[in-house]
Amino acid sequence: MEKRRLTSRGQERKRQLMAFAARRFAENGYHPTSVAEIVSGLGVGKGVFYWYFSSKEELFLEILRDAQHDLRRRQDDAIGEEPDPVRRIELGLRASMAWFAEHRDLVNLFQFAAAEERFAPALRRGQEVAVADATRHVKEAIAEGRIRDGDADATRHVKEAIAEGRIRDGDPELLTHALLGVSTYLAARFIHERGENPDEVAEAAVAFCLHGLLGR
Amino acid sequence: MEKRRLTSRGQERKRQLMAFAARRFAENGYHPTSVAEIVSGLGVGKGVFYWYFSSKEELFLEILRDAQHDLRRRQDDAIGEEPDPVRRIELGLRASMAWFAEHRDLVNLFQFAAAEERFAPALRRGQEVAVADATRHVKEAIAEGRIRDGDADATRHVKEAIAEGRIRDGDPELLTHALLGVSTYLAARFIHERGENPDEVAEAAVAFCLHGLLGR
DNA sequence: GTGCAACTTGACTGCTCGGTCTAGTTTTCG
DNA sequence: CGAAAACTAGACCGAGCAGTCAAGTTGCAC
Repeated sequence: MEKRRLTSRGQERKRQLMAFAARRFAENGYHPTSVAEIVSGLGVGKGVFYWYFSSKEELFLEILRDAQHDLRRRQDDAIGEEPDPVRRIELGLRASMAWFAEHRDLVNLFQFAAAEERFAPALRRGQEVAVADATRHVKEAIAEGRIRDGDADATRHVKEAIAEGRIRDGDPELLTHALLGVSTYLAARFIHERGENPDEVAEAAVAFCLHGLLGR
Repeated sequence: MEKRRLTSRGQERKRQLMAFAARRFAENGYHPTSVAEIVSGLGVGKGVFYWYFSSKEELFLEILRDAQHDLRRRQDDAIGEEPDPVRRIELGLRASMAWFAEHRDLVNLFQFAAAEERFAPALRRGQEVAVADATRHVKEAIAEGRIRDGDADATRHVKEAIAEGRIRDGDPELLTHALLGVSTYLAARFIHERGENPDEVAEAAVAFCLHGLLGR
């Protein structure tokens, strides 16, 4: 992976290629979108593409990296110096939903990457740090006694499960992934698919994640 | 879409093709897996493929339909005649997680189909009935006062949102999709990726969906 | 202005793809 | 049996693919 020196003009070209390709990949799929289509869509020759990227796959990976980096930055900015871990989780959730709303194409690329064995490892590697961070907040909330540790008034069935040790109740990493599942799913269905108000959906997501179906 | 009469031998061949293709699609991706690879993997000629399917795309759609039908049957069987709507939700969730655990390849295909514009509509159409069903249980639970309607002791932030009418708290369909997000995500990460015990993960998923992070 | 690195072009290559088609073989059934 | 229907093989086709390359052009440093 040799580095090239790019002039500012070159950097602009690269950004153009990545932005256009991301849109086409999302609309049309990664495989069905050819390099020829990407370059002709920008009105440039094929040589341009292979000047900036060594392969179509590398282009995709670079788009992925950039997107993950941008999302993470947004989350960090939103959380800031907030001392309350539960509130940090909420802020991160809202920031993610807002980012999802603004970057429909990139969310679609995440989804594709997760499904394709070839790209899944790269996706996971990029998410690891963010997940670890969120998990830290969850752990802290548990330590402060803000998150149930399994002794609360659960349904009979859940109580039995805890009693029998069949459940690692309050496993921080599992909870983090549950948050991820709720936010990505709700963003896809309600914000992207139906065009609903991102703030409203975020509100509902936060409420569900904090209180579940049964509320209190 | 003409129908063909198939002998029992023909039906067996068709099943073979679908099963093998599903595995290859999941392992290798839909586009990168060629028809030639599928037939040679089964040691048959290309004519066999196009005798049973009019195109590669139709094969995929048929696999999708079958999988959705099978999952739905599993959910219905699990729910049975259970009168308690909350318990019905729980049973459906558990049944889904068990099915996900057993059909990793098909779950991957769902994920791919969701990401590809070309297949997403078919996926959605198949899910509609199941979602409508689950939503019915949620509605019933709300009607029985089992599910929060927003007056409960939410966090300050959520309370404000409700007061300002910014949140359709307890929207049944949104809650259904939140359940879907949690179950598919946790299955992918913990059961498929890390090989954890499906029952344990299901237990944790149920607990999260019913009580959220804060439990109480 | 000279020279070199950054950038651009688009024809071209070798290959693989989804799908067709013809010439069969096997099964079913009257 | 005989004929029709179900099934199979695999050579073949035109299209389109990712990636290469030789021949430029542009812009900046000196």
